Amino acid sequence: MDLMPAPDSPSAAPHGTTLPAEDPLALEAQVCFALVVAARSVLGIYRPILEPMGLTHPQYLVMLALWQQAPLSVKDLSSLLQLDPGTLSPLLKRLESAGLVTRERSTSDERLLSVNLTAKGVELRNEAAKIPAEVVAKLGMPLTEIKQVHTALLQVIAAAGQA
Amino acid sequence: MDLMPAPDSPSAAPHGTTLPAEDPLALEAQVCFALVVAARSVLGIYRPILEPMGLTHPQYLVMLALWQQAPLSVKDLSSLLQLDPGTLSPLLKRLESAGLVTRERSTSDERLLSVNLTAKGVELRNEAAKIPAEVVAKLGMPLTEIKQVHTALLQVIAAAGQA
DNA sequence: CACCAATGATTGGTGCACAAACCATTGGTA
DNA sequence: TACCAATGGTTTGTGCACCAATCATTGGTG
Repeated sequence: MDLMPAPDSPSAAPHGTTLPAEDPLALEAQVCFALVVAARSVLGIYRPILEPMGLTHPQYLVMLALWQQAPLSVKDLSSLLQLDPGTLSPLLKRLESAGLVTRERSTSDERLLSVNLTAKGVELRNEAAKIPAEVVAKLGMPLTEIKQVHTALLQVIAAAGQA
Repeated sequence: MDLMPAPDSPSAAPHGTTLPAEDPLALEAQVCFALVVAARSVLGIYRPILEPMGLTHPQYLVMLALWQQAPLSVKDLSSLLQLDPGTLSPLLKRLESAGLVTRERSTSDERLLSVNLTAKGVELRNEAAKIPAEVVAKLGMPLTEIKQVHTALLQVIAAAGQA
C-alpha cells in the first residue's frame, strides 16, 4: 500500500486536466516543472539514438555547431550553445579523446583554442543525418505542433534573455 | 578577431528569424536545443530567487510536492517528479540536513522511506508563496502566452511518454 | 515453514551545469 | 618600454541526472 492518501487527488480537481490551478504552488501549475520534464523526456528519446554513435546530447550539439562552421573557439561555442566555458572545456577533451575533434591554440592569438573537426568527426555527420527524422518519428507528434512548440520556446528564451 | 567567418551567416539566411530551416542538422532547427536552452534560461531566473531560501530548483520541486501532500515515499516522489530514485536519495539527505524534511522508514513496510516535512519545512511555504509571481514578473511574458507554452509542453511530455 | 522473485532504496561511476578562483596571453597606456 | 586591465580557458567544488549493481524487506508458493 502507499504512504499517502492518493497522489491524484489534490483536493477536489474534477479530472486529469488541470483547469483552475487555483494554487500557484501546485506542482501541475509550474511551467518550469513542465519545461524541465519535457527537456528530460525528449533527451531520453535522443539517448538511445546517440549512444551507439558514442555521443551525449551536449556533445551532439557541439558537433552540430562544428558541422555548420569550423573551426570555432571555446568562446564561440559558449555563446552559440549558451554553455559555460567551464562546462565545455572537459566536454571538448572527451570529444578529442573520442577522435572527433582537435584542440589546439590559435597561432594568431595564443589565448584562443581552435576546435576543429577530424576526418572522423566530419564523417560522423552522415550518420547523424538520419537523427532528426528518427526523433520526430519516435516522438510521434504532428510536425505543425512541433513547429509551434519551437517558436513558443524561442519566445521563452528571448524573454528569459532579457531578465 | 574571431576564429571563423562569422557566427551569424550560415549561408544566405535573410535575417534573424529562421524561416526555411532547410538543413535538418542546423542548430537553429533543433527543437531539443531550444527546449534545453529554454529550460536552462528559466532555471537561471529561479536560481537567484531560490538561493536565499537555500534551495536548488530540484529541491524546490520536492518541497512543492511535499507541500501538496506528505508524507511521500521516494518512489512516490520519483513518479511525481519523474526523477530517478538515485537522484532523489542524496537530494533528500541534503534537504534533511538543511532541516526541512525528515527521513524515516515506514513502520508498516520497512522498505519504504517516509519523507515528511519538519516545522521549518512547513514554514518555508509562506516564503515560497511569492515565488511564482516573482518569476513571471522577471520573465516578463504575457500570462496567456505562458499558459500556451505550458499546455504545449504537456503535449510534448505526453508524446515523449509514449515513446 | 523455507525459499524466492518482486519491490524500494542506496551506492558508485560517468557526465553535464554553474560559480569562483586561477592562469596565460594580449593590447593598450603611462 | 614596463605595467596593467581585459580577454579566453582551465580548474575546483557542489549539485543534479542517469545507469547498473547491490542490499534489505516483503509477500507469495512449493
